[in-house]
Amino acid sequence: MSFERPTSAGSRADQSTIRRANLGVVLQQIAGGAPRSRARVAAETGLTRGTVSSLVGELIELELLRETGENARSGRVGRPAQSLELADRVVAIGLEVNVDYLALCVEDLTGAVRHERHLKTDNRDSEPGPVLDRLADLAREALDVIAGEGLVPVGGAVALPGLVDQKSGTLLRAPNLGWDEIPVVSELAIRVPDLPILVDNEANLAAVAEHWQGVAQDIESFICVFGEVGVGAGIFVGGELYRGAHGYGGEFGHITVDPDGPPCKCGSNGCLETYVGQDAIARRAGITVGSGALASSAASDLVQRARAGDPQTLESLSEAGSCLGAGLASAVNLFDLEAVIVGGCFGPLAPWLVDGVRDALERRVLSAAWSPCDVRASTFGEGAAVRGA
Amino acid sequence: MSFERPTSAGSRADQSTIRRANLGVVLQQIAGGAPRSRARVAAETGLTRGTVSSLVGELIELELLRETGENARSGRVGRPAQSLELADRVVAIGLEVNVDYLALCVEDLTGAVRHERHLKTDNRDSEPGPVLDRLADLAREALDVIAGEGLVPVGGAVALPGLVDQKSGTLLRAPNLGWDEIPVVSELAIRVPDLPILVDNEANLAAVAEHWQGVAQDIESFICVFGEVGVGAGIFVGGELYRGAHGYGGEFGHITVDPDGPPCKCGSNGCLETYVGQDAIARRAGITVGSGALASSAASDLVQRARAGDPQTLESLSEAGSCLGAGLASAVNLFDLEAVIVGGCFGPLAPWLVDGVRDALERRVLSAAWSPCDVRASTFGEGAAVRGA
DNA sequence: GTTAGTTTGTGCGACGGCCATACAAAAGGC
DNA sequence: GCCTTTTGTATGGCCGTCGCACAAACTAAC
Repeated sequence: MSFERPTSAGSRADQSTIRRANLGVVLQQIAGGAPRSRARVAAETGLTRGTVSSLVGELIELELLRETGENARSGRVGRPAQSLELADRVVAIGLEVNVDYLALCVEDLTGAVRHERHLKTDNRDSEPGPVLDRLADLAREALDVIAGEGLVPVGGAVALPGLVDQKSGTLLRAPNLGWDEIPVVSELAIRVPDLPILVDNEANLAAVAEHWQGVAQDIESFICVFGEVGVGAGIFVGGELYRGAHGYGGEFGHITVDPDGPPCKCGSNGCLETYVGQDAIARRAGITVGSGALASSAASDLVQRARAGDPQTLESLSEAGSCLGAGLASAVNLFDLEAVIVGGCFGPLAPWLVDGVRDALERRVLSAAWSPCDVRASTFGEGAAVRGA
Repeated sequence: MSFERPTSAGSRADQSTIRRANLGVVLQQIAGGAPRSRARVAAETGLTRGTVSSLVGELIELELLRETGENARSGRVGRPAQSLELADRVVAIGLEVNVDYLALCVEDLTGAVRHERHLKTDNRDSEPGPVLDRLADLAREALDVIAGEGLVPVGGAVALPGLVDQKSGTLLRAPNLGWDEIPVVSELAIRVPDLPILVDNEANLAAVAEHWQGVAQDIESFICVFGEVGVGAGIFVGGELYRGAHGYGGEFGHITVDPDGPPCKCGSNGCLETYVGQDAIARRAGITVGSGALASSAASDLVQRARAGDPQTLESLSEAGSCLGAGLASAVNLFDLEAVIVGGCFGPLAPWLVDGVRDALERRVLSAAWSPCDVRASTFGEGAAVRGA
């Protein structure tokens, strides 16, 4: 006799639900590759040409779409089609706070980067306040640039290296930053009042970026591992980001690899992160990781040594690859995914990791029908994909 | 920005989409516990009373709902409400093929069992044909019973212990049966032409049963581990069964626990199944598992010895519990689930497994907001939940 | 007994959305 | 110049929900 939440499982459907859904379908259809005409969109979606026309009209009104003006005929005869493409006036701001840098980029709907900043600062033991001040400065500067070019900002998203609660907009826990319970959204709202802001896990946003304009455009279900000092993962299922019951899904770095393994910062032991985290790889390769040193130097050090053929480094990377592969195989067994994508600091190290990952996947994934796994670095450090709704 | 996406990409929305969705919402609302009135459903779903009335009318027409006739007033004053409950004329047939038995049960929408059969046969090395013959006999007998009671059968579902392809209706691989590529649906369609049939993994259906009428009625996201000789899992996310890209999701038994562990029948090594499978537990407890012996005896042996306090058995179960817990913790880290349910042959063994599982979950799951895990045996060996749409 | 008040369930018009059809527009082919 | 083909738009019809009003049924109070 317990009361259930009114909008728990299936929220009711409305006509506006249809409209939003179909607007999204049309937008996604046009976003997926080359410019299309209304008629082609209609044929591909199954909607009527009339309906598509109405939808497209609304999207043009909202400045999310535009006609190219060029009339390219698809067939041999007949009236030429008016090609549609994503408008480039609406832009979104992507922000990132990481251990050793802040980053910002402004993208329009086509994915073109209109503005970009990268600021190296060691945030490892900084107070959150000054860091967010600097981030807000970047955002305000970006807004000025946007206004100067006559663009329309619709919002921003902040990528954070830790456990994020989207609803309250707080960073719950970021062990590598030493931050706990930081209300990032409200803090930034004070500093930059004009900009609606979302927060999310960096790995989740990296996965979104890969799906939007990276190597995962053609697949609907994949896991994108994002390695920095910690290891996270964003998981796409059926073309959507998987979040889980509370939004904490994809905590890949803390799955158990060895129940008797070494202790992890999270309080457990034998976590994957203690084997394939940046620091762990470096340590095994014989690089001493100073607590004050910038972490990125460890990654570039590793790349240099691997290129030079240092045996200890190669050994460490090979081990990390097979270990990472074992963890990924577990994830693929559970999620039944099409592909695995390796990003973050694993990107530059990919050449030495991929083989181990592939081997492990082939051996350990049960389902026989196996699709190959692509590997590439995330095209940007962070990606904030904005979708009209 | 990241507003809800009502339908997955590519499928356009129609008015009938609304109708179906809302019919489902109403049905699910009424199915979730005690009988409700139209007005209460309206209040809980957010729909108008008029709309709910229309929807309920259609559902009654389809004989999926009925009025109790009893008018129970919810408030103190006012016109008493006409309670609605699920109709009991529409029934579904659940079937199960397992290593050492066949089973069948007929349930109506309320979950009441109207007919049940359990047939002990060793199918371990049998040819599929005769086994399916026997299963078909059970089904025909059940159809006769159903017809005799004036019920309406809408379909059947077969639970299979292996990798299942739902689209083609084939059992791709069942290592413990020694079956490969068995087109179960078409084979049964030949034997029982009148009954539309679905197939699914036994663990998936067990999870459905737990959500429908077991210990998982009040939670939307959980993993239900189903241990027999092999170990599988059905995963619910947001009130729906998680299937994955190809429908092979939840292969819990073959996630990697120790990259250097013992070989597994699947061709890999260090799989969870080699640690917490029924045979593995029995072997560690010092019970010799004959290949010809019925597997269920191993489970009951274990229970007896554990009750008697046999130290080697208790040791083995304790180890299995923590190992199972480590695997479950990985799954929960990835999926962000609310609870863990232990079923199958783990059900009777639960008293000795739970502590290890709980400890492991508490230590290894990262997200701080942790909800407790219930443990109980699956109420039936299999569950075929059918939903009107 | 009568009346007011409350809750439930249903009927009617309105609005919004998609579909089917028809129609104008813009080319190429003969 | 006319026909064919393809594109994009406009109009009526159908469907589904919403808002409102209204009858029904029962309690409480005078």
